[in-house]
Amino acid sequence: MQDGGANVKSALATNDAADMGDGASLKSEFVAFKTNRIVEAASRLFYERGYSSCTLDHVAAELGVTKPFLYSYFKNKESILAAICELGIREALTALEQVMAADHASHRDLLAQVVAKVGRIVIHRQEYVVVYQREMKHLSSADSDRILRMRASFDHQIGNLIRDGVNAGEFEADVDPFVSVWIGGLISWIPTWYSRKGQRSAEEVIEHLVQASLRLAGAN
Amino acid sequence: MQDGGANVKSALATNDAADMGDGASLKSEFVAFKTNRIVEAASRLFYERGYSSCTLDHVAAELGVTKPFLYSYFKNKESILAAICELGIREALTALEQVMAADHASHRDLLAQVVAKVGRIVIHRQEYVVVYQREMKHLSSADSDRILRMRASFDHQIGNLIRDGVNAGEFEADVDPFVSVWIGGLISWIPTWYSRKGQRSAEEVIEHLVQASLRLAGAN
DNA sequence: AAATTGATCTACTTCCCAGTAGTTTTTTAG
DNA sequence: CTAAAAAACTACTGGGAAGTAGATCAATTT
Repeated sequence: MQDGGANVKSALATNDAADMGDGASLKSEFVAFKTNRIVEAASRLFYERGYSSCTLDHVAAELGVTKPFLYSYFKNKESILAAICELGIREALTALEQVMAADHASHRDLLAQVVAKVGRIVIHRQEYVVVYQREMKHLSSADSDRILRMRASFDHQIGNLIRDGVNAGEFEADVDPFVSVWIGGLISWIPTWYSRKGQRSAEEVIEHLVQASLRLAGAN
Repeated sequence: MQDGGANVKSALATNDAADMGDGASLKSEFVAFKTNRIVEAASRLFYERGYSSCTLDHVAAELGVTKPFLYSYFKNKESILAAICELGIREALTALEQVMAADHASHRDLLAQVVAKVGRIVIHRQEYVVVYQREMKHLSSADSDRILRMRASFDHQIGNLIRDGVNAGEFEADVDPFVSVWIGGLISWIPTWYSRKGQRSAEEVIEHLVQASLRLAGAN
């Protein structure tokens, strides 16, 4: 971890004023920081090479450490994958719930905001989302159940949002709550074609995504 | 290949009237048949376990044969993957071109037909499509280039179709040809959530897909 | 400064799997 | 029915990767 020390310092710099001489919390922050770095590197490499073809030696090399280092922060390879999958979906779910809880002018507006916010996360966490979609089947059933429940909650809430909008007369009456599946599809599809180096900016894509979602919901 | 013999007979039964004593063509049909069976079994297993985690011994066992059997029909593991990827995309591309070549009442109608036809293929060949999406990165660059070219042609033709429809005034003027990407997304997303055992029938899903695509194109 | 503790590394073991060499079985032809 | 050819199999090699045991190094304490 050649530059790891420097990064640790800067990453923790914002917090050290709050440090009350209790070494335990500082230490757990160090652990969290390293855990994070492992997840980041692993998600990039799992994304590029696929989970099964990516070795832990690759991940370790990417971080400038060795394999046993990883094993002192994760039980095994699968638990790194679980961390990646969970992080992506948890962030999206949190965003959804934040938007849902806040005030909103209309169901149409609510849908637009949710889709835009989740879309931004999906673009930002591209690698996480793709790895999640591709590699879920390699999770243990405990991890897989937990993560699937989060995903189901997400879909369910979008479905409710559509239904409420239809009932409120804001979306076309012939729209099935099933369109939530299609909207989920639009969102999930982004990371497979969007490239940070491509012609379209992230915000441009989000704009199109929101338009497309509103069209699907019959809210134009 | 316990039941292989029986299947060979029935599969070729429709053809043997056309057999003109030339053993060579019969033999090549046998080869094609076995090649097909390998691709089918492999696509199912690659779909369930992932390409890298699925061994050729698994594939062989599924067919009731041994690994060297596979190597007399395919050069290596990667070429089986290439066959799977190519089959799915080629079928979709052929369907697209058929519909495009035929008469059609309107661009709206043409779009509906293309989407329905390709959607049916995607549902029918679920495993192929998912394996293609997930495992493309494991192809050699020769295979990958060839298949990407087919895919690009597909997207390009859908884009043209949208543009023509907009120019003809059948789709809303503010629709960007970019929606072809979203429509492609809807189609590609199906196999990740559609289940043959689920509540929705394939034709029901196709119906929804066509509706959604027309909405995206602003053709309602 | 010496000793203790904790973090990380070196150097394995063990298993698995793609691909192959050479043998056996089955089919075809004479 | 026998010999040649084709098809499929048995049994292996070689390399690679997950996970581990024990050594080394650095920090902290006394």
